[in-house]
Amino acid sequence: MEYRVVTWERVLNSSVTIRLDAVLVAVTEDHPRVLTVRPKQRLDGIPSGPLDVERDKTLELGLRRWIRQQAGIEVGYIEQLYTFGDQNRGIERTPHQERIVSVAYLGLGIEDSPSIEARWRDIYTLFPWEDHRLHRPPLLDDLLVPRLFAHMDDVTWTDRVHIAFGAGSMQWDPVRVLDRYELLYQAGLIAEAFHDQGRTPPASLQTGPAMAYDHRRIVATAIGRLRGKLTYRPVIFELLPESFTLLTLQRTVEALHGIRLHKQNFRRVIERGGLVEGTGERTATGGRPAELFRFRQDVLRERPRPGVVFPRR
Amino acid sequence: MEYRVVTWERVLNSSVTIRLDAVLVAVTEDHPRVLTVRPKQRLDGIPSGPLDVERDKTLELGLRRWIRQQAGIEVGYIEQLYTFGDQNRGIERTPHQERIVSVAYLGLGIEDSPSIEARWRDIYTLFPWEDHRLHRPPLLDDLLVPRLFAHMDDVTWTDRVHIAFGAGSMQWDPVRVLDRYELLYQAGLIAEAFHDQGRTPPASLQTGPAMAYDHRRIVATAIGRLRGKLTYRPVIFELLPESFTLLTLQRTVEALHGIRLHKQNFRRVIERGGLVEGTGERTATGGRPAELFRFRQDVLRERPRPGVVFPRR
DNA sequence: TCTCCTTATGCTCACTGTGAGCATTATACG
DNA sequence: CGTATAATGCTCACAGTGAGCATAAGGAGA
Repeated sequence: MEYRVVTWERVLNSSVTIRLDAVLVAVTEDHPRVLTVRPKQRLDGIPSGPLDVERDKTLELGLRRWIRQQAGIEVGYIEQLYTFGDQNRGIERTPHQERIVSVAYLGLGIEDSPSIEARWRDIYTLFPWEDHRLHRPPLLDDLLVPRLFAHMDDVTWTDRVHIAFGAGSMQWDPVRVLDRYELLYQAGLIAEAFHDQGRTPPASLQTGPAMAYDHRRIVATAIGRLRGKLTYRPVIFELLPESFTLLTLQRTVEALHGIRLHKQNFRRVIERGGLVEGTGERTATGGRPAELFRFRQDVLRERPRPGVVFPRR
Repeated sequence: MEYRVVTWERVLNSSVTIRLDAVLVAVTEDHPRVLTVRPKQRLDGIPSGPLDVERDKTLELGLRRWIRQQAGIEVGYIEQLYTFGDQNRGIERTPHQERIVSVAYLGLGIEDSPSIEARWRDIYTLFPWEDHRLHRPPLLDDLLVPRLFAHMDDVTWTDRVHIAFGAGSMQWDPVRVLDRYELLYQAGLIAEAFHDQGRTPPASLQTGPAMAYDHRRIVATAIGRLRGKLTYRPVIFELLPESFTLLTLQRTVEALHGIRLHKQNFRRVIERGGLVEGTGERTATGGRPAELFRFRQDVLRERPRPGVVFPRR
């Protein structure tokens, strides 16, 4: 840390501290995971640290530095997610501290053993209402949706709940992760909503453990963005090894979207879409051996928006 | 401006100045426009100013404040676009000035007479290679693409040019506005590329006038984002009056995408998609009177991603 | 009033993509 | 040699889409 002698310092009131936050996602054995760190006995958070104005030439380089320092891993794919700059974001500041603006990034990779302070956490532990692979979580209609409706009787609110949670005639839309988190937060059904008011959340909440600051909101933003992006960019392959079976590919997509897909149709779309090419090799597991595939780079030269399926229902 | 007495100031080297940039888009008589301001005799830029840490509760409110101050208008729809934080962004700073991080936003509205310092500029004057409504601009294949190829003979580079500019077997993809701008910039075909090196751009460049700083890059980002978003969110209606004919709607979409659409099919998609509802009224212009339509809010409750068409070719 | 011009609207047809299933084929394991 | 477990092939119905042809309804002028 650097100190400097100043006598009259002109205090620009546009001066803030930039923080860089990283939502790192991996999928291991059908479990989507996010990397968390726990500095100083606090709640789990995502890797995060201030921009080093002198050394970090770009925000992304600064972010990679923090990820290296806090989790001891290197990430390949990184994209900018969103910049959070609201004054009130559940970040307690001492009076003379600068205002904080956080630039959040989404990173994708294969799970790697991180340093001791970091760990991979299951995304659906943090968002139990998001996993619809087996079935729509009973939690939703038994507890959350009724409580959401009870929270407010306004038409706009009711509409928003319907749309976000696929209630009534609306379909469940995997992409609306942030909408759902926000509504639950506003209805006081998320632990952070209590923390932010200095209160203790009741044990009856079944909406997953709190994360530090607004990190769970940032993760929600990331998951929503990722689910959307899968449909028009071949980012899924950032989460897979060099070669993989089509079932592995499918399970990875399903894990992220939180829904099940029709196997044969999935294969058809992937193969006919030219997203993959066979390696000739095949696996020897469970039943009939499966062919191993690899991502086909050429697809980028053929189709404008290559991605994996997004079923309507 | 505020001054404060300090003796030993701990200089956090994560302290930056946040700037808020606004790309405001409107479509008037089939011309997509962006609002520019020209402070202090410099080049045209977009509305922009520092975050007021004390007063601006959120970044968006700060942005609206600057738009009001610099252009004298109020904007309805605003969404965050991207945060630009690279150290080298063509923003000259005096040695003791803080590093600048710009959070850019995209705003949509109907053209309104702005204050005297501001004016609406045609987007295709700034990006002459982007308007394919009449035909693919000859500029592209006569001048730009050959020069791009001449600039570097690397496979990766050639591929990028093909993909971005729809050369060879690739289709023109309206969304890749930023890719194209970046490639042209890197190949030294954009006036800003010269300015950033302290040189004067040759008059032979036909790639539109320079804007201040990296504002043209930010506008490019905005146009690309907007073109993409049109396909899955009904944002087009932010650019239209309460009621409109289907042809006006189509022309507005075409103006933004920079391509022509098949009229009957466009109508079919819009109407059958439930995006609009007739008002019963009809216009009396040119030929047969057209029915006036309005945006149908209910579509949000019916379809997960309602947007206007995006033709493959 | 009739004709031409212009834009709105209707409708058809071929083809592609997608949702759902049924059927068949390889291997591993008892 | 069965049986369980996956992988693969294939079909069918139907919804969307790209392209056009055809018709309708006003205004402007001859």
